[in-house]
Amino acid sequence: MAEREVDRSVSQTVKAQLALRDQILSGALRPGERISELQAVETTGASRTPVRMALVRLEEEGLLEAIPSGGFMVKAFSERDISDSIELRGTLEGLAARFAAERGVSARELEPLKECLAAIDELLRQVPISIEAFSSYVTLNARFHALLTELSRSPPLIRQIDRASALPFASPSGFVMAQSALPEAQQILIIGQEHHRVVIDAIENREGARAEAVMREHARLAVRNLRLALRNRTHLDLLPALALIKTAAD
Amino acid sequence: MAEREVDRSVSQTVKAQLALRDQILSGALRPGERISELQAVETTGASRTPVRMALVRLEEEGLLEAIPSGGFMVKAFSERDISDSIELRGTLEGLAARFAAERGVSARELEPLKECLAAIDELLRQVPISIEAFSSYVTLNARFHALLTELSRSPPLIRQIDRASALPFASPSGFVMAQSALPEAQQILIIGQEHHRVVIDAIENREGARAEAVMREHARLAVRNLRLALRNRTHLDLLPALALIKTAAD
DNA sequence: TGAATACGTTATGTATACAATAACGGGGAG
DNA sequence: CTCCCCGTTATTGTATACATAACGTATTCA
Repeated sequence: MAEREVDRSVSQTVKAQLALRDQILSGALRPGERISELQAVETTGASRTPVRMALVRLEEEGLLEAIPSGGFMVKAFSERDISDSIELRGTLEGLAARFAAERGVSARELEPLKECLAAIDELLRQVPISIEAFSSYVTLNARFHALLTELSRSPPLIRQIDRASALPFASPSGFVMAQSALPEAQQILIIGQEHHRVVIDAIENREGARAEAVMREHARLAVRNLRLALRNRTHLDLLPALALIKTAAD
Repeated sequence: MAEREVDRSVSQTVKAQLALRDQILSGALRPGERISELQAVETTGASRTPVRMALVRLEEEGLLEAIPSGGFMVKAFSERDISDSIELRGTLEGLAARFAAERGVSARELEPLKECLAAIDELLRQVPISIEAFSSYVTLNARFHALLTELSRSPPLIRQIDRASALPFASPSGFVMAQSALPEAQQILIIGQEHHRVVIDAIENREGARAEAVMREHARLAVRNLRLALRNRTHLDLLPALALIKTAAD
């Protein structure tokens, strides 16, 4: 293979990582399936060295699992794994909110959060919400959670929350998409927005315990909704957990 | 270099990872210092490919930081980073204790925990505690925390706790060693043991909130003690955080 | 007929060669 | 004297060749 198309705008390692992640999350690679390096080389266009780096990184992200005899396989998640991951993330975000409240946050730092809040309010005014508005909601919600995390000013915590969000179903967008499958979707979004409002208020008033409690409740709500969504499996196309859920056995 | 001493009992990647971690934690590589791959190849005896894999893994562990222009440097931690990491870990362990309590644990599963507890009781009966006994304590305490984590039966949570413990100062042994520098060390160990006792009791009685609360208090105690230990910098030889603390200029 | 072993094939682990880029230093010009 | 540009050097990023271990298959012997 003499001529190889090389995209020099990003490193081969990053390119391979993105391509492989796509394949996993799109379901092209099934949970439990072994990933062949050679095959990955062909589909990603990178050579074996960057592919291997990407595989190691994806393992650390939690999308892959090392096989003892060598190589990697796509990790499979049970429904409980997924709900635990969401609750875990909520617990971490709760700690972030507590840190923000206890350590104090200036009005200027809170401003972007409030803008997010207002923008979401605007979107939710539509009944029923349009597809485009819902898409904007997903983006704004993710932004809100990211900003909130930043407010903790704690690099170790921020790092850990990022790691916990690497699993698609545990990310803020994952929450929302899972919830969108439910008939009560709009009502759920409104309750979530109420949580957002409370956490900002708690941080402003330096009520650490209240800020933490509401974020945990926020996650528990998401867990309940995910369970519901998985029960009546309707409109689950958007659910990013789907491709990773253990199929049979276990 | 024709003849290279190759230890075939473990993979070169693992060997390099262990060797580099040692170098970092022993302080041979200073925080902020760039790690040269070539140099790492010489000191570890592995070739560049496994060295690079090890570097990626150590970055994910949190011991290294990627340099935007390429390569890795030893991560530097502030005192607050360290205390946050401990509190973070305590929060995670709190969640694990809650899961264990809420999901129920059989008497048989609790048995090893109780054995740990009894063994530590035995050690603490010595006043003052001997060096050997203290060393045993460190091991037993780490075992206790690991067993408790397992009781959650939540792979995602266990995984996250393991990651949070990768930083030496955030591991159970790290807690203890930091505390050992204080004059009130023995009293502190006794209080910690009381926490251990309470969490088992709470899990047995399926009191999730109480189990969670005591583990968080356990960590907060560790944070307070770490602060004290860092204030009066006496006998800090054992403190595994030392090699990683930012020196000057935050 | 079944099981066990040996062999061949395939995939991963490792090493190294090559390419590209970023850092550093020197020299020249303003 | 200082600043900028260019060339050199060192270091990382990438590709590939080679070694080794695992798996499957076929054949043979009990």
